[in-house]
Order: sequence, then structure tokens, then C-alpha cells
Amino acid sequence: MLEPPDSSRPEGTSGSAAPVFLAVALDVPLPGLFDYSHDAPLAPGVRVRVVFGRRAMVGMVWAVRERPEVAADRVRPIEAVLDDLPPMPADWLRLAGFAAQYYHRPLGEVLLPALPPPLRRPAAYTGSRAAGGPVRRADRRPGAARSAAGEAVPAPAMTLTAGQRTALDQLQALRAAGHGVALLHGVTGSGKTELYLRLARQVLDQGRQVLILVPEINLTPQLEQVVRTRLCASTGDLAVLHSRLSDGERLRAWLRASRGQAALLLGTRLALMTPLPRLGLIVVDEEHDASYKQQDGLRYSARDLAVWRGHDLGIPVVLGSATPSLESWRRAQRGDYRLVSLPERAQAQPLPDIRLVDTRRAQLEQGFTPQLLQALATRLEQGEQSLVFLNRRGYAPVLRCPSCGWVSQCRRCTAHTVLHREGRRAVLQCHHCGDARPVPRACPDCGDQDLQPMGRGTQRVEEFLAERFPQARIVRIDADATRRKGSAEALFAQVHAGQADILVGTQMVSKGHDFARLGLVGVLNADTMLFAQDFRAPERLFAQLMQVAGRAGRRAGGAQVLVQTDYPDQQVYQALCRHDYVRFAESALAEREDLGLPPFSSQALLTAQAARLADALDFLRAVRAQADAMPESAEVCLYDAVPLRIVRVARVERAQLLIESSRRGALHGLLRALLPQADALAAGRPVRWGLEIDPQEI
DNA sequence: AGCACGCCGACT
DNA sequence: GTCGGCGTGCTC
Repeated sequence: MLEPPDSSRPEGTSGSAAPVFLAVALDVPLPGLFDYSHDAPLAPGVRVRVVFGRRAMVGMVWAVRERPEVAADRVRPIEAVLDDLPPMPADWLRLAGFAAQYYHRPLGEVLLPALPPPLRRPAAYTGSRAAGGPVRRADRRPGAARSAAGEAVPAPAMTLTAGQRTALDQLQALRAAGHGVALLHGVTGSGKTELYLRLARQVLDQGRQVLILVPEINLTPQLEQVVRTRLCASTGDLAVLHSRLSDGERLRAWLRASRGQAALLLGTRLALMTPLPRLGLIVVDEEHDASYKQQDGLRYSARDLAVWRGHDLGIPVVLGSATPSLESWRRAQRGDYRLVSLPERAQAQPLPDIRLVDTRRAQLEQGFTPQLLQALATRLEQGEQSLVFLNRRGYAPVLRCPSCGWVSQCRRCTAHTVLHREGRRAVLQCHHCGDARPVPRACPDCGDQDLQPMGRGTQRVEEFLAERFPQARIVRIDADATRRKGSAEALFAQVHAGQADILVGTQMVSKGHDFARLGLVGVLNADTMLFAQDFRAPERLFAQLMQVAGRAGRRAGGAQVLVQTDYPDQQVYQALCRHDYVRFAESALAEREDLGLPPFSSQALLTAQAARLADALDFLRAVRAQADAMPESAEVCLYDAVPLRIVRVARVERAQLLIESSRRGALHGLLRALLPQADALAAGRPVRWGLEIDPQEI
């Protein structure tokens, strides 16, 4: 098993000169641990510098071995013990051990990437410089403190509504019980943050630490500000961790948290793996958010690991969302989680009025219905802000030749290239590999010079609105407009300060920022999400639209949301209009149960990549044949190996094999037996392969 | 994953 | 004659 061995073993046996053997975890994609010799035992969780192959690496001691598992002449000595840090604590090692086992990856791929980069570089000795007292300004992002300029944060503690009071009582009961998971369900504006803060305050007052996870850094400025003013003035220091920090900032924040100097840690998924010696509460905000799942390297879910960590430590975990994941919702229904509902908006603001605009018989102007254009005009006259939401960046999704039907295509991917047009510069860009090419003057096939942009993205919508409403100040917020560091904050600040009338944005605007002056949200192209082939598409669409609707109407006066669709009768849209998550979740769960899909089954996805699709498919078929012959596959369903919808990305062709079981244990049992054989099958083939547990997209 | 070794094409 | 392409093999 992967339980770390007893760390209370004394270090060093006095007088003994016999070398000991240590099982060391290294960040290499090879199974298992590596044996090194040393003159004395070392505690699990100690970092060491070793030579592996021809290079120096930082490894972490996992266990002391009686004898090496490889021939003694292959065992090398440990080069240096990096004692700039105390050994990693036992609970942290347990968490990493569980993650390695659950995600079927070597320990070293979990343990070492969980450390700040300077602590895993063999050359840098960081201890002397980083040691010492708290580094006060270390993790304060420039501009973060005042970035929410103009935005009212509920600066002092507000009076709770009856609903919040009840919810807080329930959460306190959970805390009093010492442990357990609460699913805090409440619409945007219902005061979830207020409850996090109150609960956190109580935990901090007891001298315990609090970990708050948020989906993305976009989210932190406003929340960070609230947390700082409400919790950190008297109670201790705040540490903030996310991937945009420099190595040094990240190291200092991590050290303050792991030494217990920071009582509160606020961060994205990577913060989950921070050692916290007095951890007493974990909050996962927007628990349904896909960004809790890491999409490369170790594909872990920070939300799921947070639940495990809370359970392991016997401390409460609060998962909060307006649109919980169906996985969490079902656990709450079954009583595994305590469901705590906030039924209304705090401060008596009405919910936004969500309406569907039927586009089937509408006369569209650049994708806009007359109703939406009229609503924009009205808000403009009234001096209110509007948001046009469109989950497609660029100018137009494709460039097309009207005479021969040629469409712009990426050289390296089976995908169209997207026309981008900023000012007078235009380029065809692939959204999958990033390749960009100049726009041809004429059709490469037939020479026609009248190539047409088809469809529209945020840039074209911005251009159209500027023509249509010349008096309006329009701000576009998407990945292109915010590429430069700090530009996102500048744009958001502009909106908050009232220096924008119409906001055009992708999903980037739907997270974190609430716009006090926003009276109207218009949604274009929602249907494209409805027909994604993934079975989670309706769930994601519902969450996305609820979230974007929640940006508006935090003010009195009634905000309006107009969703343009060809399919107004769809369940997901109907539930949306009624703000009825519960009904939506129930019907979606019933459907999942009928089809045996998660959360009624567990899934794993085996992926293969090769220069030629046939090699990827052949490999997966061989793995499947192997699995079918194994007794462990008895309760497990293996689907056919299939090409991905976008077969080729950056000249690599991809296929996948879905593995599913109604019993999680059966699935993992098969994987444990199968994966070494998959390794063997891949040897000598021109394929690379990977495994994702609990895939979010299939 | 790195990082070597190892055997075949265009150049200082 | 070398520099360098990336195939394949190994790392305690």
C-alpha cells in the first residue's frame, strides 16, 4: 500500500557504519521508487539530491528499505540531504500517496510537482534566503489590493438574512461535529461568501488554519480583498497561491503557509497540496468549476482531493456553488454530504429575469435579434451597462470562398483556422495549436478574391456594436484582449468605474467579477454548447448561463437576461428561466442513471497519440484485447477505441478508449492490473499514451 | 521525461 | 571528410 511508513523511526543508528537503503521518489514517468544508499536512515518526506542517469535531480525519501530492490551495484549514494526544510509532514505524505494511487501515477510525479519550483531544483539551495520571519509583502500581487477599484466589497460584516442564519447554523453544526462535507447551494448573490467568512473566522479564532480554493486567479482579486479586510486584520496573515506568481513569490507564500505563519491560504487548485500544520477547514468555492481538474501532467481534481484531505484530517469541508456538479449533488442527495441551501438572494435583490429569444423565425442582424438590439438601446439610453456574452473569440470562426467552398484550415490540425482581426491586422489562427498564418488575398483553390468571414466571434461583435451604437463605449474582454499581464485587471477596472456601456466577452467575464452597474446580459450562440457531443454539455451550459446571468442584477431594479436560441423548448433552457437548478439536476441525474453514466458509474479514459491514427487505434485495441482476457475486467465495460473528434492536433493523431464500471473499485482493480501491460504493449510502438481518471470531457 | 548512443544526408 | 536528423534504450 501507499501509506507512508512510520516517520517516528529514529534518524541514524549511533555507531553503525553500515549503509542503509532509501526508496526515493523522483519526478520521472517511470513506475515505482528508486533505491539509493546513505550512511543513516532519513525520515520520509526529506528532500535529497541524487544522480539519476546522468543528471542531478531532487528526490523525496519515501521509505527506508531493508535491502535494495535492484542489484546492489546499481545503487548509488545520495549526493546530499537537503535539510533546508523539515521533513514533509505525515498527513501531506498520506495525501500524496492517495493521489498517486487513485490517479495511477508514480509517487514522484505527485510529490515533487507539489513543491514550489525552487524546492525541486537540484542547484538552488533556498533555505538560507527564505528562512526567517514572515515576508510580509511576498505574495501580494501588484495591483491586486486595489484592482477591484470602485467595486463595493460587503466591507463590514452584514446582518444575516433568516436563510443565511439557518445555513450558518447548519454549517456550524458540521464544524462542531468535527468533520464532514457540506454542499452549500445558493444562487449568485445569496451570500455564500459571507458564510465562508463567518465560518473561517470561527476556525481562525481557534488558532486553526483555513484553506480556501477558488477556480482561477481572475476570481481572487475581489475575494482576496474581502478576505484581507474581513479576516486578516486581527487574525493573522494571508497567503495567496496561484500559477501566475513568480517562483520566488510562490515559494515565500508556500513557506509561510506550511510553517503556520499564514493562518489563511487562498489559492487555485495547486494550493491544495500545500502543507498546513493546523488546518481546520477547507472551502472549495464554485466547486463545479472545470478548472479544479488539472488538464496536464497528473490529472487530479483539487476538489476531490480536498474532500479526501478533509476526511483524512477529520475537519469540515465546504463545497459551494450555485450550480453544483451532479457528482456532488448526488452525494448530497444520498446523505454523504450535508446539503445546505441558501434559497434566496441576500439584501432582497430580485433574481434576474431570464428570457429566451426564439431565433428560428427572427430577422437576425449580425447574429442579433431585434429584441436584443432594442434592449441594448434601452439600457444605453438609461445609462446602464450591458454584457454581450459569446463563447467564441476572434473575428470569425472560419474564412470561406463563396465560389468554390474552400475553407481556411490548419496545416497541422484537423480544424478550421479562425480569422482574427485587430485594427488593420488580420491573421488566420488555429485555436488548437496556436499556428498563425497570413490571410490569403485570394482563394488558394480557385483564385476568387472575395473570401468571406463566416459566423462571428467577439471581435466581429465588437465591431458591429460599435457601428450600430456609435455613441456607446464598448469594451471587449477575452483571452486576446487580456493577453498582456495586467491588462485584464485594467479592463475590469474600466468596467467597474463605469467607463464602459457595452461589455463583449467570453466565459472570461462570467467568473469572479460582479458588475454593479450591469442591467442586461445578452447571450449569443448558446446552442453550440448544447450540441457538444459530451454528455456533460447540458450541465456545463446550465452552469455557464447561470453564472453569466449572475453577473447582472446585484442591484435593485431588476436585471434582464436574454438568451438567443433555436431550441427554446430544451429542458436546460426552461429550467434556466425558472432559476430551477434542483429540477434541472433531478432530470439530468435521472437521465444519467438510465444511461449508466457518472455519477452512477466511474470512468477512466485511456488516450493514445501517434503520427498516424492507425498506430494509436491499434495500440488501444491491443490494450482492450488484453483487458478482455483478464479476470479483473469482469465488472468493467471497455468501449471501442475511437478517434478524437479533432483527430489531429499539431501533427499528432489521437484516439481514446473509454473504460467504465458501476463499481469504482472494479475499475481501479482492472487498471492496476492492466496498466503495466499497457506499458509493455506500448514498448516498440510509435505511440505515446496516457490515462485520465474521472475524465471531465469524453 | 531527459539524455545518451547510433547510423544516414547536406555543408563549414 | 564533419554537423546533425531523430529512432531506441536506459535511468535506482
